[in-house]
Amino acid sequence: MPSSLRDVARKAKVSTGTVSNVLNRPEIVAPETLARVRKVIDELKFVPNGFARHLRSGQSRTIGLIIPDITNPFYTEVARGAEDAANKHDYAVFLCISDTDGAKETSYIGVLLEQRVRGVLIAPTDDAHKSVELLRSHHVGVALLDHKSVGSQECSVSVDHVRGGEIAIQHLADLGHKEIVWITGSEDYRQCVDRGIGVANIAERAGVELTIIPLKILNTSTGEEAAKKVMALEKRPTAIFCANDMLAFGVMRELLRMGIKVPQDISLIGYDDIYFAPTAAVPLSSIFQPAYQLGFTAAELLISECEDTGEHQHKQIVFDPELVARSSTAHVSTMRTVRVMEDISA
Amino acid sequence: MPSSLRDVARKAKVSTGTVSNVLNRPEIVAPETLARVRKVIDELKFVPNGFARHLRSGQSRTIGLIIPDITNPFYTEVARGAEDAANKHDYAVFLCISDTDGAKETSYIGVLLEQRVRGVLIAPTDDAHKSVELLRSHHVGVALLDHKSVGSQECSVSVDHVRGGEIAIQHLADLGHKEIVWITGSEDYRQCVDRGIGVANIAERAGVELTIIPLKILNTSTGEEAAKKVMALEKRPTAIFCANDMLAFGVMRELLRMGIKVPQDISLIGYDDIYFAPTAAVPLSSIFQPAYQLGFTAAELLISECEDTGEHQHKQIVFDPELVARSSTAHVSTMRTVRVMEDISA
DNA sequence: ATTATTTATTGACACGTTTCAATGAATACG
DNA sequence: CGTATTCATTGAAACGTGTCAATAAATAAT
Repeated sequence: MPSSLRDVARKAKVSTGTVSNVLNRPEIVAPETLARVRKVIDELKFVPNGFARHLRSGQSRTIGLIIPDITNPFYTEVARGAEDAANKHDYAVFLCISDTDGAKETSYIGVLLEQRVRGVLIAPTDDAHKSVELLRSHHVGVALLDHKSVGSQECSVSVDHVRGGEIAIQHLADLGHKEIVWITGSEDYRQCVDRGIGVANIAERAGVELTIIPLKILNTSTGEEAAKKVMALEKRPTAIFCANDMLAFGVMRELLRMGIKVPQDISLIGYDDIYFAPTAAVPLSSIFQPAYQLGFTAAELLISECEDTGEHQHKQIVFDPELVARSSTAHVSTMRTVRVMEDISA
Repeated sequence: MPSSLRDVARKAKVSTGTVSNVLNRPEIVAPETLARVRKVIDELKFVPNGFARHLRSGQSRTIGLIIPDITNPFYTEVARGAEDAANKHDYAVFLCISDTDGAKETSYIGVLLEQRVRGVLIAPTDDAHKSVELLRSHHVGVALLDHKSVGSQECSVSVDHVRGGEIAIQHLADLGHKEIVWITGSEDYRQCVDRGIGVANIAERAGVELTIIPLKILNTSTGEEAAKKVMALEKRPTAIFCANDMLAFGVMRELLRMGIKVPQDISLIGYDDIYFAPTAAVPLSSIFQPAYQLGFTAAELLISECEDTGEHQHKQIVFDPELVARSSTAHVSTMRTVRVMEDISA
């Protein structure tokens, strides 16, 4: 139904080659011809067909963005950064939400391969290696999001998760906490495992007694469940570190519901420093990650890889996490010694 | 570089037509041939080229999603719903963030037209009519998000904004508030204008004295600015109604910073009932809109329009908003009569 | 055994572009 | 004036698929 380049050529009484030149190399077309063809293009509301164009050139101007959960503001920021960078370079972005599901991730990769995306920006859920391998074997550009590449076979932009884990526990240790619960993701989550290493490092050095609660999925609902588990422990901890802020929000919500005060009864620190952390019921201490930068930089690297015809140097960029201390963490000396379960009404 | 259907045909010693049949109508291919071709497809890691496929058929399996701001959890939910529905029907989604910028919106539409998307899901920023017209003139399916279509020339899924405005003010009026500030978007925002109509309806009927503060952009930053304006008014209102929750979050943050207590000094109600509303410093009263449903339903309608060869009935679906009363709104009788500006330290 | 019917496969063409060697027209040079 | 040289334009081929009329082979009906 839409008019084609041939229609334009016919009406402007030129060849298709000339119309193509008007679109792609206007400087080599004679001024009068240029004007005439452009007029016809407007009249016919001609928009070149991207399929045909890229079919011929063998290259598209699209990239895929695979993230586990758009509902988490951390990934929202990442997506925004990636989209901005792509837009800047005239790339269109396919949004793929993997739902932390390996199978869905693989299925999305299939879709993206069919669409012949130039590259894929991926925050892998479980087995990063498999997805990257799959994409690589099809000669599609890859950049890892929030996941450091091991073999330097691809670009990656991440945050030093080990360091982040260390910072968080160090902060709690500095506040005098010796019994800490670490609520984290399963072993498949590279990020969580890394943070766990940092956690263990400092915990050992500072003589902290650590209890680990692993979860399959990290969101507010699972956070609420985890909070119940924490309160059911024999020995109640004085602080909780959550692998992300969504989790921490869930934990906080459930604790408050149970009448446990933060930080008077228990200190709580999250991870990501999402947009809503400062506005929480109790302003949430957290570990800041530059989410927007992460997405933006990764997209820039990916596009540079895609466009660079020569040798592209795979870069591994690692940002530093930062502690953002707010009201949800406090020194043990300020804790209530008598635990009043009756003041739920408050 | 990737292998083509022709490569497969050659290696499997069949014609290209047969390979095509294996892909699209396997039931008409002889079992042995089917197996042989499929084996070769696996060996060659053949993935059909979407461009060529759709160039031939003249139809893609992609849709565009244009939203003003992915950072706002309301739109995040909408996006998630839309993506789920698209995924269910094997459609890929182009993510376009218009940044509440009409020019950017138009530019994105150009990109989508080039990509020959089958349809576009759009939450228009200013002039819905222009964008819809542009898309319609190119015979692309359109469904309006959170925006009721006037001429029933297209599908739309929205929420009754007039009703939402009414509900909010009615709630405040029921709590005895007579001096209310309504912080809203500019006249370009259809949604805000509609809510404003509802606001005015009830305000007049209930004898409420209304002050309107219009803003260009609605987010937490502009909310903070607005809060300052409110406090600079000659007569301090007893309640504030914000056109969305992000705005309300900003207002709340600034009020608390200034030592104004919510709801003891001033009641506050938002709109959208985003995920974080209940977890806010003061759990935020809000008007719930079914964001996920909005996105999901709109995508379903759009795809049905795209696939239906015959007569497609354009539907205008209107959801009902719901009041969610939390702690940020309270009866005037519970307000502090003495306004203590000194207790900022608290 | 011949004809009709079903089943499986073929191969050329079309989709809408870009590219590029070839052509023709116009201008510059000796 | 004849020959290079530049400038604009042409038209056909190619990109990788889907479609469809045509063909070949196998089976059923007479």
